[in-house]
Amino acid sequence: MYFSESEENYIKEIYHIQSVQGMVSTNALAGALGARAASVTEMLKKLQKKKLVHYKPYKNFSLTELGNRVALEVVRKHRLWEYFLVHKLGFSWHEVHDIAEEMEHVSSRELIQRLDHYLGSPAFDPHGDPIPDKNGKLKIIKQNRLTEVPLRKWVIVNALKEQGGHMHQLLKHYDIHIGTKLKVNKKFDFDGSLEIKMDKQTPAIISGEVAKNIYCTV
Amino acid sequence: MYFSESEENYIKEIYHIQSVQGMVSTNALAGALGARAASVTEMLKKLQKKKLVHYKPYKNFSLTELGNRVALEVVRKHRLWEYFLVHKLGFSWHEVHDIAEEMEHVSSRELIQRLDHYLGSPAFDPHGDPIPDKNGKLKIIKQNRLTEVPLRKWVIVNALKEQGGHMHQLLKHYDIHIGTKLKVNKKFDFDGSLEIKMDKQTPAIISGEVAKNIYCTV
DNA sequence: AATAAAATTTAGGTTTACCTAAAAATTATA
DNA sequence: TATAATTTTTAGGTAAACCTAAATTTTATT
Repeated sequence: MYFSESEENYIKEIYHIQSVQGMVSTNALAGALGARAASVTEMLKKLQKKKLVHYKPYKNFSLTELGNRVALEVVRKHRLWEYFLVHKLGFSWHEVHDIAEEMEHVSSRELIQRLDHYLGSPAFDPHGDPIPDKNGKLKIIKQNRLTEVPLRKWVIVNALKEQGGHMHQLLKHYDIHIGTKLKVNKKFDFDGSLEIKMDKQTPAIISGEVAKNIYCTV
Repeated sequence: MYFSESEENYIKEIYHIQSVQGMVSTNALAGALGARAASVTEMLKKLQKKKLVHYKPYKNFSLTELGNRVALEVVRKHRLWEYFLVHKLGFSWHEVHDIAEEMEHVSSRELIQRLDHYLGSPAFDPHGDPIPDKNGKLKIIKQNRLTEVPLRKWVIVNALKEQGGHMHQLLKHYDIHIGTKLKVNKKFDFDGSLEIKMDKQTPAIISGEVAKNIYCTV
C-alpha cells in the first residue's frame, strides 16, 4: 500500500500527539502540522477510508493498528536518518530534524534495513528518543525531567529536546550532552533555576527553561 | 530559489538528453519522463519563466546556464547517493538507481557537502558516470564501447549501463565489473558477439547486446 | 436549560502536475 | 509546392493538498 508524503506526515503527527494525549483533536493536529482545521478534516476522511484512523465526525480520533504500524515505520526512518546524520556525517543533534524530515519519505524498505544494519541497529536517536526496530518495538527508558529529579543524586542525561530555539548553544557551553553524568545540588524556587554539579567541574547554575528540556536516568 | 521535485526531474532529464543530442524535443522529453507531450509543453513554460530553459514554441529547446547549474546539482546528488548506497550500504550497482532517484530531491546543501566529504569526494558513481564536483565540474574520461575497441589490446572496464534488464546477472557470471582488465580477441560480424579474454581466465563469448553496454578505457 | 463560545465540518476556491482530444504549426513526401 | 504526416500546442478536465468563509455541532457558561 502506498502513502503520500502528506499522508505520512499526518500519520506521524497523529502518532506523536497520541503518544502524549491519547486522543487527537482536529485543531491540535492542525496546529502541529501548520495546516488549517479544514485541511485536517479532509485528510482525516482520506485516512479513514484507508483504515489508518478511527474517526467519527466532530469527535477526537486515533490511529488504527495499521495506522500505528505505518507511523512507527516513518518514525523509524526519521530517527535512523538522524542517527546517520550525526554519527556518520558529523552534524550536531540540533541540526538534523529538518533534513531527516525529508529523508524519512524515501520509500525503499531494503534501504532502511541496510541503513539500520550499517549503523549497528541503534536503539536511540541523537535526541535520546527510541528508534523502533523492524517490528515497531521501542526500547522504552524512563526520561525524567531534570527539574523533577531527586536532589544530590547522580543522574545521566539521556535525552535533549530542543524547541527550535538556541538551547544547544547553552548546552554546548556547559558541555552537557547525552551521557553526561551530573547531579542537582539545589533548586531555586524563585525562578526555577537549578545548581548542578558535573564531574570535575565547579557547580553551575542553569535556568528552569533549559532544565525542562534535559531528561535523565536516575 | 526553490524547485519542485517535478521541476528537478524535468531539468535533469533535459540535461541528459541534451548531453547526447544537443537540443531537446518535446516528444523526446515526454518519452524519457513517461509523460505526455502536453504536460511537457506546460512545464516548459514554467521553466522558461524561471529562466531555466531557452524555449520558443514549436522549436527544440535547451537548458540555460542556470538550468545547467541546477541540473548538475541534481546529478551530483543522485550520483553521490548511488555511491553511498553501493559503497556504504552494500547494494549492487544495478539496484540503486530508483532509490537515488528519490534521495536526489532532499534539499540540504550542507548534507551533500558532508556526504561528499564522508565518501571521500568520489569522481565516479558505481555505473562509471562522473560525479559533478561542488562547482559542477565533471571529470571526463573517454568511455569507449567494448564493441568499438581495437582488437587484442588490453582495456579496463570503466562503465556499465544497465537498461533495466538483467544484464548484471550475466556480468556477475563473467565477473565483469568496473576495473576489470580484458581484451577483445575476435568480433563475430554475424551476430555482433565478441570473444573476450580476461586475466587468468579462458576466453569467453559475450553477445553484442551486452558488449554494447560495457564501456572501457583503452 | 438556554445561550454563548469553541471546535469542527462543509462549500467553494486555488495551485501543481498530470491527462485527453482537438487545433495549429512544422516537416516530409508525392 | 501542395498535401500528408508528424510534432507541438491549446483547451478543457482531474486529483491531491492546500486555503477562506460560512454553517453546523459540541462544549462551556450563566
